[in-house]
Amino acid sequence: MAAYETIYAIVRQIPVGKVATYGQVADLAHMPGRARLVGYALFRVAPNSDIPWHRVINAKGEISESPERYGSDYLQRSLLEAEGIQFTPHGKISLQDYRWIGQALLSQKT
DNA sequence: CTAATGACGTAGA
DNA sequence: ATCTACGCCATTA
Repeated sequence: MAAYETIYAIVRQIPVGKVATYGQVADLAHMPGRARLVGYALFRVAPNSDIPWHRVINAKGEISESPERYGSDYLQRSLLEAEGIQFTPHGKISLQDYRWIGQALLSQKT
């Protein structure tokens, strides 16, 4: 039980071929500014879960890396490419093209 | 109860 | 464009 459940719910709503930033998920999860909690939540969820954690990236449009992930960042990139997401030569993702627009944000969108 | 942790975000230089 | 520093606060031991 935890606010993390909300985060998981948001991540599960990310459609294939799209990506969301931690801040994006945090905002949709009613936790603006708690991007760290989102990232930490995904760390706990682990790739064994049915949650598309690989569709969540940082605000820079890149995949976060951490020595504790044992190279799971490589796996994440592989999964994203499998969904048709392109990576720039710099190893980044075109956020403005693949950024998932949450339904709550659709109303806010100009 | 306290202490430590953490896949981030933003601002300033 | 890159780098540093601080804040954010739920979860776990």
